[in-house]
Amino acid sequence: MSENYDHQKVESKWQKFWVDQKTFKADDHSKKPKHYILDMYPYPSGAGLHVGHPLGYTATDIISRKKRMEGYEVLHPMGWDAFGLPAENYAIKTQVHPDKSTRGNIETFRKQIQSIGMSYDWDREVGSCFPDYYKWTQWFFRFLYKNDLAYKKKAPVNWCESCHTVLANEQVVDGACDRCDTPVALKMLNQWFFRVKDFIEDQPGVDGLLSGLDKIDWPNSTKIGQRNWIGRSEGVDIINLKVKDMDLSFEVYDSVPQTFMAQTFTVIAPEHPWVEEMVKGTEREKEVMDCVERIKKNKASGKFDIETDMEGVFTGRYVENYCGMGRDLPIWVASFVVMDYGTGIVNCSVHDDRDFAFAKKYDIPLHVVMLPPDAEEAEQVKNLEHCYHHAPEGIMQEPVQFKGRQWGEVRQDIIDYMIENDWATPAVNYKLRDWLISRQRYWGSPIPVVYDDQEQEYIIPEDELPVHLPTDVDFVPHGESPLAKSKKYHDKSDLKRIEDKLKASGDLAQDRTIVRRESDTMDTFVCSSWYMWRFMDPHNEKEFCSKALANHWGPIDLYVGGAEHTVLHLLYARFFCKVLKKYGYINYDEPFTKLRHQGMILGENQQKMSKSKGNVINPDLIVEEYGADTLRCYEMFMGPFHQMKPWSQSSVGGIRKWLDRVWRVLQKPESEEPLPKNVLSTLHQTIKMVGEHIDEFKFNTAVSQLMILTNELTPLESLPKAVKETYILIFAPFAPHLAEEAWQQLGHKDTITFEAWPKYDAQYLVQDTVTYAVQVNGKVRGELHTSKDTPKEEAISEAKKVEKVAQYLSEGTIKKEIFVPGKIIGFVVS
RNA sequence: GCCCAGGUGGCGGAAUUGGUAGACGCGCACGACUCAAAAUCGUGUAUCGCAAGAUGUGAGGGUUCGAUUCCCUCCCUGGGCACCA
Repeated sequence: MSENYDHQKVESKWQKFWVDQKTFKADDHSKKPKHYILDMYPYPSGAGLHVGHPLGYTATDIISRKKRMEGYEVLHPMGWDAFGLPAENYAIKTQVHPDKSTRGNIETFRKQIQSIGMSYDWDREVGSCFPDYYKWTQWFFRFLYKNDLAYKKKAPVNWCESCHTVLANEQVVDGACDRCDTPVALKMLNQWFFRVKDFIEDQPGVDGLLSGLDKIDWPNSTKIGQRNWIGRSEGVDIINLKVKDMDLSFEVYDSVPQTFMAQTFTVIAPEHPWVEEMVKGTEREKEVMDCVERIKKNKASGKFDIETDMEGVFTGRYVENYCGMGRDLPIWVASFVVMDYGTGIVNCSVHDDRDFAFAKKYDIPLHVVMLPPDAEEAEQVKNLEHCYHHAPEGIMQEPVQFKGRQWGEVRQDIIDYMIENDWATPAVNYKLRDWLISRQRYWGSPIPVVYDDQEQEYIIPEDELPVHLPTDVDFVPHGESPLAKSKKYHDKSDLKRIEDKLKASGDLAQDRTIVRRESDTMDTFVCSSWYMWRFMDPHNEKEFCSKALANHWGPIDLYVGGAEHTVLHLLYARFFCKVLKKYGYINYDEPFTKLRHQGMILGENQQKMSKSKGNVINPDLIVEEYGADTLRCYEMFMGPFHQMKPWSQSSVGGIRKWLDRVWRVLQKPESEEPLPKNVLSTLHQTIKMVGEHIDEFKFNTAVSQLMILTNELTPLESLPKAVKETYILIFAPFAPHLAEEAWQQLGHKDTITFEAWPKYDAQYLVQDTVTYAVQVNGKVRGELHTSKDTPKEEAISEAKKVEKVAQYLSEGTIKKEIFVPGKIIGFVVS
């Protein structure tokens, strides 16, 4: 039958048309208002596209297509997050070079994405593993280095003794190597860091990573996730502390200063350099250092557990006359102290669970300064039977001038009191650490740094970029970065040329020699922190992106991707944006104005899709059997966009049946006969709702509204052409192939892409008659059909006559009448 | 432990200034068409009950004429963080 919809023929026809015509090319010089819609660029894995990718891509595609119809110049690009561990691990296993496997994977991904009819501007495709891209990743490193935002420092890395390799955090599973299960050790190496912490708080002209969150349209949970990750904490530094009989003075951070009088001992991190200094030559030296070693080893094992492995040792030293109270506090080494938070030294009290447990274990004296209001419980606390933790209703006992007040309200007054006495100053601390970007790995962007014969580092000149990733590299791990052994990478004449340039610029002393390059590569998150700017100006050979285009297209109006990037990628990209704003490259300090996450798609058995579980759905097969439009509409219809939801193959078939029905409806003969009133009303209702639901990311209900319209059009003998057109237009973002074909069938020559989005007419939305639910004492007892214009009094008196209602009303007297226009008439009877 | 998100038919889900719970789809059942099947079209489908009616949105309480929706207590599921003083 000619009526049948041949999805393979139609879809390949239009996909070719769009690519040939460059339909979705974004014009840098358009007069239309711009709209930049971005998907998180995918890692082109060997497994190919999985069914989760099209979920996010279809959503942004629908919005992109609607925005074009609404008259926007839409920038909607796609590229590849192409550096990373899987390609390298694959190379170790198979000896296939990552460059080769990655290029192949990219081909596959592009073909697959095109087969779903995504409206990307393919002229802007970028890949982070290509030299014309990573040249600018290196440029960013240089830029940060020049502005003192990149620095080198000794830091621990995850080390697998059995594989002789450094592991990325993602490769450490439950404290062990994910390949051989060997417990991961911590090894100290010189590593590069970016100063992310510098941008936590506001700077002149740049909102910080914290306050910037207030002005962007992001899911609240993501904002909260970032705030928690940054972990801002306000409190005091207790100052002027001195180690008795030593020339060491220090301060400790305290975020709960209310109970400072309770503090009876001090703990220091095992890694703290003072530990050795404090015990050197004393009788406790051996015991303390043995304990320190034990703790370090324990921590490095990756199996450290706070409950069972809490350990410590007395150093023999004291804090002298703590806060002028005449008390010396014993200083202990304790396993639970975090070295790089605050000063790595902490005061402890009875009013903290962990401190209490430690003191109990080692029999350290405690001092209670706050009691629960309940007398019996207070007695237990006094007897140190359990820890009385910070509680708002706790009654303060000390300092005496605060006796009787509640812990919950006394905080600021105690802080003021401590400051007046010169015991403390206000202080802020963060959990966030600077970003460690060094990776002892091959498949990443080289770090553009060289070293001289004295191991002094030099950033290489800009005209030496890119530093090419060499191919003569042995992937089998031997315990150092793969690049270290590459001859090509450390080519003598290259190094000499750089040396000459550095000497010419005065950066390198004449008597030094450049001997090697930095052989670590950059974390792939560095590549993905700036790719959104490359899409704005992808072929620029002079800059990562021209200032004009960065300000024209940016910031990104809509960004869509998985919630697993809540902290890392999204925080780093914000950091890059803020740096660019600070140094005048762009005029905005938040890269993503609006952000949405897609939910994970589970297998039919409600479990995460995985090869081993055999529940993986291959999108290619869906496209082949049912068509790209079916895949798109099905994924949108599955459920709320952000929610996790299981696949259902029979529902996919249902969507295909619906599209067939739509096609048949569009084949109905044309007529000038106007639509029946109720169908006309549904048509306009649908225009309204589909538009609104797309804007609100409620794609599932948008699809169901389109289905409702289909259901009402199905029984009609014929349709006016204008109705068909409207129907196709609101349908087009969801099922663009079918829409283009039907549009052409109606005699249109051009793509539907730039046709105007239909407007609804409010006069058709309102039905002439309304149905009131009539309630008696809150229960529905009948219905009243009446004109929408029936006045309140008349409607109520009509309602009283409704059969069942009259019966219930007769059982008492009416106390109250409720009238909600168009919806409810209610009576309260008693 | 802390922080998020969620809990509605056989299944996915719908319903927001509190106003007829279960839209739409899947599945299932029956019917039409057919020699037959597929496809298509139509009807029905929360639970108990012959019916009238009653019950029902994780559990229990509260506010209200009326609660999936607001408040309190608790349970369960998924995700994130986890020694940050």
